Amino acid sequence: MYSDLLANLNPEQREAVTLPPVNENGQAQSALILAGAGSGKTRVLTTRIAWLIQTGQVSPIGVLAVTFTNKAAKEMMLRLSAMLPINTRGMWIGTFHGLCNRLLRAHHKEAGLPSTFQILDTQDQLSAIKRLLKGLKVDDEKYPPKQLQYFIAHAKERGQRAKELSVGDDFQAKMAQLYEAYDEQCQREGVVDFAELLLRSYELLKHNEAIRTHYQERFRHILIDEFQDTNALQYAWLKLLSGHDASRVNVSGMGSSAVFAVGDDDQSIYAFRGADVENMRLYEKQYHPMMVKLEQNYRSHGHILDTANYLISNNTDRLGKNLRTDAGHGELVRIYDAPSDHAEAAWLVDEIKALVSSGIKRTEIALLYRSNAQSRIIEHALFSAAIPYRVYGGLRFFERAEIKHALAYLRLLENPNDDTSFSRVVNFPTRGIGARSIEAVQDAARAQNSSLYLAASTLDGKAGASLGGFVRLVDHMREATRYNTLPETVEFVIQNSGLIQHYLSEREGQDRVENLQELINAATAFIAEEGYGQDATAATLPGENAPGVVEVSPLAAFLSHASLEAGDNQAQAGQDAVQLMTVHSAKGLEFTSVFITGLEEGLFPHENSINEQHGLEEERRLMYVAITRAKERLYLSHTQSRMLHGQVRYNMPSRFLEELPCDSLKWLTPKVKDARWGGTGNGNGGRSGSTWQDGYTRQREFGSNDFFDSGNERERPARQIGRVGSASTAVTRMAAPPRGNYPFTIGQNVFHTKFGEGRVTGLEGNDADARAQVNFKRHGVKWLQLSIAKLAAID
DNA sequence: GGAACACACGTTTTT
DNA sequence: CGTGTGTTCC
Repeated sequence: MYSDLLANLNPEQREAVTLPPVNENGQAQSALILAGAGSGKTRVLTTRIAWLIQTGQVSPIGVLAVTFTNKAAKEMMLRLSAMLPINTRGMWIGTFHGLCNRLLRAHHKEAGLPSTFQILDTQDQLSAIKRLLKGLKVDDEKYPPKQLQYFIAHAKERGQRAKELSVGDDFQAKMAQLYEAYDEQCQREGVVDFAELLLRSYELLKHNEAIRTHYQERFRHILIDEFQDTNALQYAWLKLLSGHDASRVNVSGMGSSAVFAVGDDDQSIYAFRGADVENMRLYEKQYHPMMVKLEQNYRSHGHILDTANYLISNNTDRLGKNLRTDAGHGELVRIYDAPSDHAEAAWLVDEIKALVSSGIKRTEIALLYRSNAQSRIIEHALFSAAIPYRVYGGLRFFERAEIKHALAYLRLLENPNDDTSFSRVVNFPTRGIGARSIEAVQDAARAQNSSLYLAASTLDGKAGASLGGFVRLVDHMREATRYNTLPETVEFVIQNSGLIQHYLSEREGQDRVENLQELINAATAFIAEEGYGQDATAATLPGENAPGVVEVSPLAAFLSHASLEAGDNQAQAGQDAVQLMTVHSAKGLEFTSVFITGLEEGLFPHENSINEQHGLEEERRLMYVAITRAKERLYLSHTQSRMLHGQVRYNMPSRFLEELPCDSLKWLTPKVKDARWGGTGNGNGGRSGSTWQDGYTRQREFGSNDFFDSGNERERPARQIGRVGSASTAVTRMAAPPRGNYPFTIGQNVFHTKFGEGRVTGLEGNDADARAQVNFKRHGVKWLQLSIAKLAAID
């Protein structure tokens, strides 16, 4: 019986899993599960599928489950096959892009694509755009490729083709025109970008009734993870497929499908890439789902959870949810105030050493930051202290240049019209095909409206000879590998293209050679995992039983795989290393100990988000995500000065620190140094001090150094004050009381070129480290390094 | 064809 | 300040 499936669920999880998918009128009943951080969301989603299948309400082929990452999809399949004796490989569980790819492969003709269509990743798309602009002789200063890329992606994510755009001005009109030209170029070359995968399959379903009806009637249950991260196109896609769209023709009278959406509006942190939380409200309105809230948290101890709840309650416009735990209060959340970014890093090192010697595994320690630029200084400190660390978010395996080169050759075997791939490797390794030849072939291709590959064989003269050689090389490789297995093909291509040889002769090429060899292994692993037989000539997409048999060669499948799943984005897995990552990439992860660093105004919340409500609330959700990563111990740190863009900046502590419950906090340093609370109260936007309720002195007596002997529980470490403007010459010294040798006095009115008028409220340090605290009329309280700041006395 | 130089740019990221 | 990209020069 299925009861054992439900045995380990709490009541709210069980309720969610067993929500009736059909209402009293026999119609499909959708559901919305508001799943807080660490509430067992994946478990509920997976168990729901298992429950539906085990109770005979649907067969595995009638389920469609959508996730945002391959990792989540794999996890789901893994757990599902542990619950039920079924082959999950055949099920439609995957990412939006993966599933759309599957759909388009199965119906490429109806979708207007060649069977060999290739997928452009972000890099490929950008180079395709650059090539387009060059071909059209468009000024890329006026129409920056990056901006056009963004323009196209966002239009597609809203479901709009170039022709449907309403253009306000000449610039937009030109952008729309370039968008159209880009789509034509892609069509000619037989390539699709990421957004195109979705838009094209949406249009396929919308315009092809037979296919639409087939899938609508097949997928009686549609489950979606991370619903708060869906964009407009994904929502429309879902609506169409679930039959909640006006275009549905209800042939068999089955009605619409039951949608089971799981999400957390408080963890919506991807608005910048088109995600729209409004979809949750829209869904509520249009699907009338039954709602279940998962508020029992299994991850964090009480103080950490209280901190998260308290913070997020500052957001307006939430669907409303409060996490609770049975784990007890646990430890207080620690806050550290560092004088500089160097000092912050030094403190991190000390604290990590202490944690490790207390028995915590390094992999259980996460160092989070708002932006990648912050990692360097931390890395430097960790490196110097010989603490192993791992940074998330670098180049992934399939994104490496040498791998992209090898894949470009492989793609040309499949689809010679792929001009992006052609351009990438036509002269790599160099084979004497210079700019002149490339221009000639581009002109010829334009004249004939053909691909570069086809145009190359029509050229004569010097360009014709060299390009002909390249075409023959590719043709030869295609011919020679016709009956090879995929790994054999990969090996043949990296050898015969000259890639291996090229990198072998390069001084720094050894890693690249190893990566190329790893690509052979990846191909071998792919064949094994995807269940292809030894016959490499053709294979059926596993589990496919859509109308028409899908024949996809292992090579084509491998190339799709390489585009859709760029590989691990974490280096050297397995080693016991401290984990460094942005808050964004920490989403979905958990650690025993978490450090959230750089909690300063302008950094976190980021200055670009500070001025509008939406931006600020998203930053707050980001902070919420960061806090809820911690299981047992959470540290929050901020610094008074930080090197950013080659300039030292003095930021106020993050406003988020003020939005935390004091009863759950513990300061490792006295807060009197905090400019935010040290000021006279104006310039703080009325946010000063009032929320604190603990025993610490909030108001600082300016100019005094009472904090050096105040009763903090931990000895203040030697302060490391980076000499402004040259981080490498940072000197460590004990902070000394001011000697009184300052160009300004407390109470004096001063003028700063950037911050305007203000009054000196504090002075400290000596000589090069002399600093003044100034309360600016318009910018609040700041500490300024006197050797740097352009500060003038006004009388 | 590759190194040296100049210059621009600087939130977050998955597919 | 540091990186990545594009250009120029040998």
